[in-house]
Amino acid sequence: MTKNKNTCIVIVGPTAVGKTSLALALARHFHTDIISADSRQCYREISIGVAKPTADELNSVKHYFINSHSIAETLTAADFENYALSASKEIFNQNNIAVMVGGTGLYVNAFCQGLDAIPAIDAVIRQQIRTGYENYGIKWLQEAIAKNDPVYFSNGEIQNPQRVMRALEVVLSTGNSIRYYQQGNKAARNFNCIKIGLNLPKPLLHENINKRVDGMLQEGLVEEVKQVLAYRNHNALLTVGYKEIFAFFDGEYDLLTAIEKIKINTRQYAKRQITWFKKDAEIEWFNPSELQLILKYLSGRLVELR
RNA sequence: GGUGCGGUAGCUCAGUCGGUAGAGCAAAGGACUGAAAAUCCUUGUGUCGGCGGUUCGAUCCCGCCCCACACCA
Repeated sequence: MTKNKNTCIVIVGPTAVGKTSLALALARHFHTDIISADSRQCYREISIGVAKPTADELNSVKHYFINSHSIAETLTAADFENYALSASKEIFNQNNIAVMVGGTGLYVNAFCQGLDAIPAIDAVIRQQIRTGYENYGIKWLQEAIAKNDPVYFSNGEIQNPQRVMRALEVVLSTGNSIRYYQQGNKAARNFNCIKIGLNLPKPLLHENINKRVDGMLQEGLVEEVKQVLAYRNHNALLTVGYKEIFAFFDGEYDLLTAIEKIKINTRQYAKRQITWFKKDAEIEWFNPSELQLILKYLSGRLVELR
């Protein structure tokens, strides 16, 4: 393994486990900046429902990918990869250590090991596929992919409309199967990643989630959602905490039900995050209260990497 | 007190013209390479309110009781 001068400490784990405060503590300890790897905290119009760090916290430590974009924009994992790479470059100009924190596993992977390069997709083709799916459903997608990309049809997630649409737009736009591009190659990085996983026993995590959601309501979640109502169809707002309040505005159910659904959907989200991170063997797991242990582990790893 | 309608999976309910039952949601597990807080896959035994009766056999029919709701007194 080649030795790099620079290292990014990457903090991952389920929502509401305590990642933000560990990130702040580590950033202060190493006198460095934080890159968020959270697919929703980057939007400046939404704060309460995505549990952004407080204004004080944001002022005390420099954060990248927080309040950096608008909900009107459509971001992708590849956009994040580019953004985070340039942010880390900036940080490494001043410091050997950077801190990344976030619960979006795909983004963390995009940063640490890269995504396979796939050519840009023709916007017309993309739109035709979406329209086709909206009008004719998953069956139509499956027939189209069977005809145009038999390889994906035989080994892809054929029930998952998002994946099939992606595979379809790639063949139709490039003439090659998406599998032709998806080699799973790890990109060479000129920095190291040390991954710290945070987790809690399930009952405790659920308690944190419930308290956090109740807190969001007290801070004015409903008002925040009202203010972005006009953007409800944007991807950025297809988000736990927002979609349920939209439904409440629509009269689908009352506020108490909406709150209960937010809690349930957040728990399910946390579970998916844990499932994702569990299989990453590079992650060293800790309880969020174990700051001293974490620092000890980090100093050991940092010596190793020198 | 009377009448009516109910009591089936953690929740909401369907169903069995008598052969011990199934959906949605929840829950559990999993997947994941440009929507990822998204999207998708797998997993359903529960004294069918209680006690009796009829029957080869009752969750289903009959009787009594308990509970909930509605209406009448």
